Amino acid sequence: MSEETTPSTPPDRRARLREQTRREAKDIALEQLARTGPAGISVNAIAKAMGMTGPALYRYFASRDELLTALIADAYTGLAAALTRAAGGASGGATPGEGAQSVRGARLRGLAHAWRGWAKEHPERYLLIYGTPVPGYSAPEETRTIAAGMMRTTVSACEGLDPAETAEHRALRAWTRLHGLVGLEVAGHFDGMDFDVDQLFSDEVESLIR
Amino acid sequence: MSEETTPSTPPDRRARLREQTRREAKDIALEQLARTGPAGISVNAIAKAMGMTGPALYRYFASRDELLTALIADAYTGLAAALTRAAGGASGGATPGEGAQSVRGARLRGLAHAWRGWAKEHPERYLLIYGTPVPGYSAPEETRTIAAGMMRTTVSACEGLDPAETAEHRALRAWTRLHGLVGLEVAGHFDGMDFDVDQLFSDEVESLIR
DNA sequence: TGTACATCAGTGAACGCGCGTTCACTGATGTAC
DNA sequence: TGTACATCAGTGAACGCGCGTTCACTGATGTAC
Repeated sequence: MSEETTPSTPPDRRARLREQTRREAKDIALEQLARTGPAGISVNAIAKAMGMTGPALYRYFASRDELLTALIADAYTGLAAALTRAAGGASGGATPGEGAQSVRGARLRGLAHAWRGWAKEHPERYLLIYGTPVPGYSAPEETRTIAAGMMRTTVSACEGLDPAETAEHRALRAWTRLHGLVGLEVAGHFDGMDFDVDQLFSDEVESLIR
Repeated sequence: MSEETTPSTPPDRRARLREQTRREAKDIALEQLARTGPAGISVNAIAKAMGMTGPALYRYFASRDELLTALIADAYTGLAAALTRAAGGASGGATPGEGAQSVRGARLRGLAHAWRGWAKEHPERYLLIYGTPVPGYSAPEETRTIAAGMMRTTVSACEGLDPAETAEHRALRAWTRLHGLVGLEVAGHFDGMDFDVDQLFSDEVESLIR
């Protein structure tokens, strides 16, 4: 309803509207994704949901594939941002005034909970990254770069935890353990099972710190 | 080329042929799955690959959905069988004549390596179970039963490992840790990364025994 | 062993559908003078 | 401020395609007497 950004600068108004439309299309695609799976994403259906005709979307995405690629790249960006936010701040802020003991592993702990939090907030995005790979789809360079960045963030959050193990090695274990639990949870494999997922997750996180 | 089973008993010959054709259809479906993902599985394409027309397959499966269900059920059965085989035999057989120390955790170790082995042998089947859930697909009772059985096998393989932790709890951790590594590996997330996956896996397995 | 009938496997034509994508076109929005 | 032109957003018709599924039918295989 309201114009958030300065409406007085006309030069890039069109560009801004374009970006808005792209965003809207991707958001609707994500809803579709959640409802019908990756293969159910349809250019025509997205356009229809936006109140336009199918071909119109080709002003914004060269093809269905490009749309999918954008979706995947966005997912990576989103998760990476969540991790950076969590791992960056946790060493200093959050719960101050506690002893040095509680600070130990705080960054990894923060990263871990951010990981799970993001995944539960955006299950379809998480599965877009870590679920069944899309057909003949090889990750574009961009996502590889972001994935490498996430790994660095994790490694850095693991530094100084255990002199007997390299941070790299521990980060790998963190990655696999986090995904193990979160991947199963997000895919619904815990549904109907009678145990405390939060507790199990916390235990696993602590197992990585101790 | 050769008839394996007794060709002299005519009563269930048709039934046997039927089962053979179903098998062949499912095998081809699995190839399709590997090549194009779950959504790419097409009744017509399968029939064509078998040298028959599309409608013919409806003699063997009531619908595409039933075919998919059969595929999923088979995958569960296959993994469950591999686990049972491994966890059942490992406590007594395999490498005899070694000390009691090496026997400790042998069943869980066997189960773990069987898990990964099966997954790497049948990546598309593994992802059918543990990858992105198919659209509006809720697991039929049969698969829930098999899944519960796998859990029991795992729990039993965890018994007596640590008096301070219930076997159920340890089995859950085993499940999530195994899947974490195997799921990422099978989906190709380790491709191009420079580390020893076998080593990491062994480390994780030992972390569950120790 | 031969005949009559029932069951089953597979074909080919046809259905309606939604898909991705192209193309020529209309109207609105922005730019230059 | 007004006019002339270029750019862009969106439409509607059309394309070829492969899909799941049905239906009436043919021919082969098995069963009963």
